[in-house]
Amino acid sequence: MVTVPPRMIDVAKRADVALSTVSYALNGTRPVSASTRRRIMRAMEELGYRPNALARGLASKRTRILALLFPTPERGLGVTEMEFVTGAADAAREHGYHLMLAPSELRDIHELEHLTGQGLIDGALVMEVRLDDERVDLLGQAGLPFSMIGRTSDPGTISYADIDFEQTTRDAIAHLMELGHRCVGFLNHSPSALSVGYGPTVRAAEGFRRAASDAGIAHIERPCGDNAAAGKAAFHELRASSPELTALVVMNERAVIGVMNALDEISWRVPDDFSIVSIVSSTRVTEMMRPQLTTLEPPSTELGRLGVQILLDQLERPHDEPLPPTQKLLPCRLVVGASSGPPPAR
Amino acid sequence: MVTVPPRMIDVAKRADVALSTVSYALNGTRPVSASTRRRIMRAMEELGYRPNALARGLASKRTRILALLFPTPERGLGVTEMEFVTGAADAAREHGYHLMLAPSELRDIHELEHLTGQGLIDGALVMEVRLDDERVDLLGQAGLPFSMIGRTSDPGTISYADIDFEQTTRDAIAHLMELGHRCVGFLNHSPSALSVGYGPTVRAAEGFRRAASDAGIAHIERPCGDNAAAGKAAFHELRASSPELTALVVMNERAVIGVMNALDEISWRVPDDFSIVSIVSSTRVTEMMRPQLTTLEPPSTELGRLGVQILLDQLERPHDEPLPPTQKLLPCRLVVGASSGPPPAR
DNA sequence: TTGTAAGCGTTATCAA
DNA sequence: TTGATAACGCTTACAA
Repeated sequence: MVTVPPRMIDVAKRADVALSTVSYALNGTRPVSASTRRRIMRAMEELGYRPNALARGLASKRTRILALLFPTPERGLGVTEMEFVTGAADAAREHGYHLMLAPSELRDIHELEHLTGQGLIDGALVMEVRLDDERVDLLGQAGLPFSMIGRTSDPGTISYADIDFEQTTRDAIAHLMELGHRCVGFLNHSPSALSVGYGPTVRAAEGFRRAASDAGIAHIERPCGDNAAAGKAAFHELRASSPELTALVVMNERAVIGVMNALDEISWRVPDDFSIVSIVSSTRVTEMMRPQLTTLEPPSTELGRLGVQILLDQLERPHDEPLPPTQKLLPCRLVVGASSGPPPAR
Repeated sequence: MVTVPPRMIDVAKRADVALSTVSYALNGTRPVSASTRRRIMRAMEELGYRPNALARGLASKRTRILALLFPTPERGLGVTEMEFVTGAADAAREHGYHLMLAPSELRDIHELEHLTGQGLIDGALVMEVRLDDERVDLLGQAGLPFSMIGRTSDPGTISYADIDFEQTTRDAIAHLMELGHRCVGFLNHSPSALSVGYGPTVRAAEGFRRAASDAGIAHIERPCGDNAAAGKAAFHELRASSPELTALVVMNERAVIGVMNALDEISWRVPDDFSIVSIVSSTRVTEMMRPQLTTLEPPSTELGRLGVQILLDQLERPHDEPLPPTQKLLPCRLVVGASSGPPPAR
C-alpha cells in the first residue's frame, strides 16, 4: 500500500485557510494571527505533513544544502580530515542545513561545474586547498558563495578558517628550545605536496624557516614521502648531513614512525637521545605511538564547524549588505607527550 | 552583473524544437533523430546549459541523492569509518548520484523522519548499525529504499554489506594456533557498545566464542573501554585471572596501546612473551605501532562502495520487479606484522 | 519522430 | 490579516 504524502494544499483545506497562508505560517514570512497559526499547526500534525524540499527550493531558489568539496588523495584521508567532515556536518545540521559530499579529484573539475549549475546547493565549503586552486577559481566565476578550510596564496575577500602554521611551527620550536635544543630539523610532507602547492605543506615550511631564524637557531628542513620507509631514510640522511641535530619537528603522520624506527636502528632512545614533536597531527594517532608523541594537535572539528558558520554568515546576510569576509587562523594545541625532552649532552 | 542561467526552453528555442524534445534528448526517454539531437546538443553547449536538479526532481520524483546515516559517537570516528564514507561517496559519484551526510544521533530519530519526508533523497545508506536499530525500523516504515553497512540481528529482506566477523575471528585464532598458541583471549569494545547491541561488538564476541570452541582451545573474553588506560587495566586483570594466556585478539584500536604498555610494565616483549592480533582495524593505524601489529584489516572502502551499489541496484530496478536483497559478508585481510609469534616456553 | 500541455509542491507578488 | 494565482524549470502522458 502506497500512501501519497500530504501536500500543503491538504493542510490548507483541513485548516480551512488559503494555501498561501499555510506557507506564510510555515516560514514566518508574513504575520499570521495566532488562532490561524494554531489551526494550521494542528492540521499539519494530524496529517503528518512534511514540506517538500524540492518544491520549496525550486520556488525560493534556496535549498539549504551545502557542498563539501574534498579530494581523495591516493593514500586516503586521515583522522584530521574525518574531523573536518564531522564538524562541518554537525554545524550544518544545527543550522538546518544539509551537507553534500562532493569528492573532487583533479580531473573532474568540470564535475564541479556541473554541481554549481544544478541549482542544488546554496554554497560550498572547500577542503584541502592549494595555494593556487582551480576549484576556488571556478567557484568564484560561478558566483557560488563558498568558504575554505585552508586558504589559497591570496584569499582576497574569500572567507576561510585555517590552521595558523606560523604559530604552530613557532610553538613547536619554542617547546624544544625551552628544553634546551639549539639545532632542530623539520620533516615535512612529500615533495609532491610541496610542488603542487598544498597549503599546509608550504606554509609549515615557511613558518618553520621563519620561526627558526627568529629564534636564532640553526634549522634543517626536508620534504619526505608519506610512509614509514621514507621517514626512516629521511632521518638517516638528515643525521648524516647534520650530526648536530637533537630534535625533529615532523609534519607527516605517516613518516614519523619511520623516524622512530631509524632511531631504534642506531639505538637512540626517545627522548633521551633525540626529541620528536609531531605537528598538525591528531592525538588520536600519536597517542598510539610509544613513547607517546608530543603533538601540536589541530582543532579539526572546530575548523569544520567554523568553515560552515563562516559560509552561512555570508549566505544568510541580505544580498545588499555584502559583509566583509571572515578569515580566521586557529592555533594547534600543544599536548606534551613523552617524545620530547632535554637534548643529550653529546 | 548577474546573468540568469539558461533554461530548457532557451535551448529548445535555439535548436528550434519543442521543449519536450530537449527533455527527451537529454534523458534518452524517447528516441530523437540524430540530427535533432545534434542541434540540441549544440544549443546546450553554446548556452552552457545545465539542467536544474530541483525542477527535475520535482517533476520526476527522483533526485539522485542518497543519504548516508552516520552517528557521531562521543570519541569520534576513525580511519575505518572515513573509508566507508569515501568509498560510498566515490561509488555514488561514479553512478551519477550525490551523497548527503546525515549525522544522526540517538535523540534525533525524528530528524530522520524529517529527512525521509522531504522528498529530497532517493534512498539511504545506514552506517554503524545496531542489532536492534530504530533507524532501520523507521526507514522501513517510511518506505524509503535503503541498505546497510552492517546489519541488524534479523536483516530480513534488507540488503547489506558487512564484515564477516565469524570468519575474521576464526582467521585470527587460526593464525595464532598455527604459531602454537593454545590459550587465546579476546579483548572487545566497550561494555556500552555491547549493551546497546552494536553489531560488530556482539558479532565478534560470538564469533570468537564459536571459533575458539570449534578449535578446541580455551578462551577468555572481555569487553574494554575504548582507551589506553582501560586496555592496560584489562590486560592486567586478564593475566591475573588467566595466567596461561599467551596471546590476545583485540578488537579495540584505542585500547590495544594500553595492552602494549601493560606488557612493557611487566617487561614482556611482543611477540616473544606475548602475541597480539588487532582485528577489524586499519593498518593505517596499526602500522604506527611498534612492533607493527598483526592485523585483520577490514575492506572498508570496498564496503562503502558496495553499500551504495546494493542500494542503487534496488533503486534502479523497475518497481514491479522486486529483486531479492543482496546480503554480503566480506572477510578481513590478514596482514602479518611483528606482534605475533610462537608462544613462549614458560 | 515531434509537439502540446498538464502537472510536480512550493514561494511570493498582487489584491483585498 | 488573508486569499488568488503566477511563477519556479522540468517530466511525461497524450496527440499528431
